[in-house]
Amino acid sequence: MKIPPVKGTRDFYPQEMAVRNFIMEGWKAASIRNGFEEYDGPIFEHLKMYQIKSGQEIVEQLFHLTDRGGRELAIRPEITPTLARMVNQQINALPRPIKWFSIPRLCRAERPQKGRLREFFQWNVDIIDVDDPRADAEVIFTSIDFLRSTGLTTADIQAKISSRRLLAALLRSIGIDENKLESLYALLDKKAKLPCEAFEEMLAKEIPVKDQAERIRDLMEVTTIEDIPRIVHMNEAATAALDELKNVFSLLDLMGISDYCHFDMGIVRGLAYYTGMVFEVHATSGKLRAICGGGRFDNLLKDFGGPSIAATGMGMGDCVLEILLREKGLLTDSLATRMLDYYICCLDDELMSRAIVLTATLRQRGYVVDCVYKISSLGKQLKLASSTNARQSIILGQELIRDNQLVLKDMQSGNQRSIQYDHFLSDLSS
RNA sequence: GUGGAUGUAGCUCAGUCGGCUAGAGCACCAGAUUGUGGUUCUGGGGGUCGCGGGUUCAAGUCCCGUCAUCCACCCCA
Repeated sequence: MKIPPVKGTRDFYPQEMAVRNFIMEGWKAASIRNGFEEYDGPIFEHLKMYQIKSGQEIVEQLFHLTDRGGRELAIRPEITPTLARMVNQQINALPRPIKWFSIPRLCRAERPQKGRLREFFQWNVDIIDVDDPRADAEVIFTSIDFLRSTGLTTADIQAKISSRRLLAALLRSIGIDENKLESLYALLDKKAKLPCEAFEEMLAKEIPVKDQAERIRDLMEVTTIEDIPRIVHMNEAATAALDELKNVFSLLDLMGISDYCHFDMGIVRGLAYYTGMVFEVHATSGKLRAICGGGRFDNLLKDFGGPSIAATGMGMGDCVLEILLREKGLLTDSLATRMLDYYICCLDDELMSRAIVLTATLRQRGYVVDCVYKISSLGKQLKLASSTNARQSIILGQELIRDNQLVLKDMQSGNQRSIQYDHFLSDLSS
């Protein structure tokens, strides 16, 4: 009986694994360059943990299970709650500020489609206990730093940045009631995807006061930070939030990535928990969903039963990123799945044990080595050597029996020479 | 949850009006080449035509059902 793979999952054959490693090694290197430490947690947690800040609908998109002790568990759909739990548990012992990154494997029981699967990897970086735009700018910088390292340019991607704190202050200044903010965020977040008329209609339903709705619409049309005060009266809170956001942009300029960064009033993020800067990185062309997103969420630790400590961070999934890299031709067609230092060819049955000894010796010295399993024609063995991307082949044949010599063949140039077995080994260690 | 498209070899696909033993390219294996790789040439293995039913002398092809996948919508931590 043939069992199919589970919907929304991927099999990583060596070729796909090479791509995955390419991405993850890039994530890891960018994290480390920017001063982050790696952490990880369990792949499942108590179901409750995901119900704290999410509604019933999100819980339905969890893979959940009941263990044999009757505990309700869920496979992690994100790692931020785990991060909050881990940090809260040791909050008094951990040196601060905390700059942590992780590359968790996550599962969500959603309907799969382009750029979205049920199992995926998501790079997360978070900075905790830095209540300063420096941390926000650094999170954005780290994302761009990685994307830039893959070869993506300002022509391919751009970071769209806004501030939830600013938006909240502006909406209050317009006169919007506090308890309307959340549903309004959801609508404003969708604006870019909706046709103009549909947005107007939904806005009118949400905000019946004509003057208010009009000013919100005008506000969402602004393309530069400087235009904002012309549309909305700047109270104290709005001015402070605006200065803070301007500060983020000047920091990004100092960091040398202002070409990648743009203010965009339409970046709201659906989630309720953002409290300050919010951003998304999008491909400039095509209709891909966001490559990454994040922002400041200063209530995170408090929501999970800890102290009130500032936090800012971002997440980047592997699915959309891979599609984009492929579209831009930035994934080498065949990333090598193996890269041997030596491939050992053996031409005589009586030499096979010496081939095994040589293989083991070289491996012990730290070389990447493989050895043929079956005696066959040299041509066939060299073909195998080529397919393993061996830099050099070592041929064990008559020379070894006669003169204790092996043949060393450089696979790139094709040049080869004979060398005394013992000299070969002693040359290696020098 | 809603709508659309597609299911033929490991992969990408062709298969005419329903008609002979179901094909190509790539990949894989072998030989040309018993001690010299990447190229080339030759050959080979590999199929429940998604599954079930129906129409017919005859179904990969037509009809009904079903399952799966992909795409879009909803949602998006």
